[in-house]
Amino acid sequence: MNQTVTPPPATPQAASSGPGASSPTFSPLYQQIKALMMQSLQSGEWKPGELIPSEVELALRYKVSQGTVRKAIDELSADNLVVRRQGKGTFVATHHEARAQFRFLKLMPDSGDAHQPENRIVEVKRLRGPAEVARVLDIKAGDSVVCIKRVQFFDGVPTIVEEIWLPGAIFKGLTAERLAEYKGPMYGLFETEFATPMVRATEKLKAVLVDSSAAAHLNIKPGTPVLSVERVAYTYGDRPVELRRAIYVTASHHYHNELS
Amino acid sequence: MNQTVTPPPATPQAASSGPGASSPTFSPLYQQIKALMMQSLQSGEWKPGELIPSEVELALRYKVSQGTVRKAIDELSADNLVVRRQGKGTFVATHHEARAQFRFLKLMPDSGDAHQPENRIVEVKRLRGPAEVARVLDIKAGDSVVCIKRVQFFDGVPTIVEEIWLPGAIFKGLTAERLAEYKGPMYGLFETEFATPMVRATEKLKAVLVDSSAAAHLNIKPGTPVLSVERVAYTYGDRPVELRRAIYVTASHHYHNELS
DNA sequence: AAGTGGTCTAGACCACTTT
DNA sequence: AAGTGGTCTAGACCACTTC
Repeated sequence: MNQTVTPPPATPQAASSGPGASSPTFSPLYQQIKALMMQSLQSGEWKPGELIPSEVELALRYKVSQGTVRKAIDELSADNLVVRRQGKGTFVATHHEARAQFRFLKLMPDSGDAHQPENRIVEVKRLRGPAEVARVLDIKAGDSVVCIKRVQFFDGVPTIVEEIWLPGAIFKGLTAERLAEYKGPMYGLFETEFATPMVRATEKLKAVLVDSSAAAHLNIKPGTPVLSVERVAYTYGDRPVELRRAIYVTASHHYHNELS
Repeated sequence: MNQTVTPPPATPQAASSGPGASSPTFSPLYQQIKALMMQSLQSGEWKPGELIPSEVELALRYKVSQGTVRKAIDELSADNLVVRRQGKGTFVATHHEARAQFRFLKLMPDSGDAHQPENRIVEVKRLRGPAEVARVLDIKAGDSVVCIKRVQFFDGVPTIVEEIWLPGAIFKGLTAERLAEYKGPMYGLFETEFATPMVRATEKLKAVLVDSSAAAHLNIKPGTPVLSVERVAYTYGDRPVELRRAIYVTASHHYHNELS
């Protein structure tokens, strides 16, 4: 007699009768709840920044105990998909706060605190995706992609050049003007305008010598050693939605990492 | 009427009577339990690899409910201090398994899987700590420190050179022979022979040009761009116990990082 | 005062491992 | 069968925020 929770306004099996679980396609109740809640996030029922229903409401909706809902939310919170605020409620995570910037940008000044970097969009173009980019973004080679080239300034000094590749199908109305006028982290724009929040990312770092093009943008001598950072970012459902190739100048900054 | 748990064989206040907590020096009960358990880890009462008492035993010992002990262990587990094994028990985390190697070593081959790297100890010396090293290790300048220089080989190719600085007071009997004869991750040796498990670490990465000394050890041309990795590792109580300055060759390897 | 998340308990049963 | 961690419930009270 397994417990299986079915979509929101439907009927779960043997919820209030007995605890535990077993048999076909077993998974703990709280995992099922978590999956349902992730659907609500993915479908846009609950949007970034919004308040989600309270724990008691959710317990009623899913016909489980509050403790089970709590455990589901605990995991969503650990995954950075939601944020709890005591006394207020649980909110869908966003990238709008200035501090959220540094969740994915790990470049820090060697001394002192990190100020908010400034951006300059160099160009935005739409083209048919090169095979390699398409492979990473999990789309067909030749499908439309958006390519953004920009420079980031730390305290007025050009420090990062990057090329950002996005699937054209998702980022339809994305233009240079739209990017230029938007204030705050780029990922903030992505989640509000294109309904695709970045949930996690992987990076590959190498030390290389700058090429002449990047050197010109960064105002450094060709042949300077720089950090090459290739990032792949994912949304809900672990779908890759961004490939970013960046060059970081590490003369007076460093890539900071916490291991645990 | 706050709940305060006192050391193991002592008497807590108002434990089985009422839940909740408040008033002077407030902290949740499970946090107090966690702190007590960390003392047991730190003091060596529970050594790496060993089985710790079961949840029910701990609940009796601390005079709290099993659920409260569980929550304390949940956090210790999340902090990688302890590992749960269903049906068997909870064990103190170790660095002995080969796979544990890559918790702190994030260098991966560009293609294919990571084999176990081989080490060659170049030299081990004891000296009076340079001011900068002493500052990082939180000891007095001039105090004894151990400096280990070694090269790591990936598939026979020299890929990492590093200088490892350790407080002499803790690593008393550490010799080149001891290091050379030890099999497995160096951190495994540290925790079994010197009772100092590495719990977390921070790293600062920069792209630099190899100096001639490192180039010779790595068998690459002077002036090649390489990754400079400076690591500070911490034991229980966030005490720094290692400063490691490494050079990674990233021609056919990369530093892999997961952001979330 | 009412609502929200956070803590704590007590008891039940399940899944896994060992004896 | 016995012991361990893992899940689930129901109910109580606490801490924080808002009305």
